[in-house]
Amino acid sequence: MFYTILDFPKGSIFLAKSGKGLSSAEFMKSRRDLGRVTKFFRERDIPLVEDRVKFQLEERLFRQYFEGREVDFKALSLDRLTGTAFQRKVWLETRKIPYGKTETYKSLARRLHHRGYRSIGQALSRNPLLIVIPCHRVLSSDGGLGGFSAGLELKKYLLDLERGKA
DNA sequence: TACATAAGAATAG
DNA sequence: CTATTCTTATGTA
Repeated sequence: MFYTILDFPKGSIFLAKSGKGLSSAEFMKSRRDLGRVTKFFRERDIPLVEDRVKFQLEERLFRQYFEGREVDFKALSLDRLTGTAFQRKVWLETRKIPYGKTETYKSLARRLHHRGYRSIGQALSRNPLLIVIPCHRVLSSDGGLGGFSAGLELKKYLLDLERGKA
């Protein structure tokens, strides 16, 4: 498993990938959070090797994204090693939300023929691929932001970015 | 409008 | 089984 760290205006983002594709993209307020995000791998005795070269494509996409340009992360291949069947369904659906558009927990639920609105949010909160799976584009049905595991400020920042307001 | 409460589905402990 | 969660709908003032 390889990893690298990207910096952006609000903090850093930890990327990990296997030979198959990207498996994790976690937000870090600072590099001191590295211990937290690597815990998952250490617990499973999965060796982590820093290797920037393997992330050329990702680096470019993220850089463009933070410049405020429209980026389609669907080009990336993913290797999801966490998540239940339900969570994967939610993430897949979330991934279809196009740049700059937003959905609500409710509309997602309807698309999945599902009424457990909170479960949707819960599944999103376990999203291991921040930004690549745009969980920040999912809002409350009253227009509010809803929650965000990496911090609401970040959610707001990402939304502003996509609205061309950052 | 604002706040409390119930209903609802899935998951972690 | 219980508690918790990135929700929503309803009731009450």
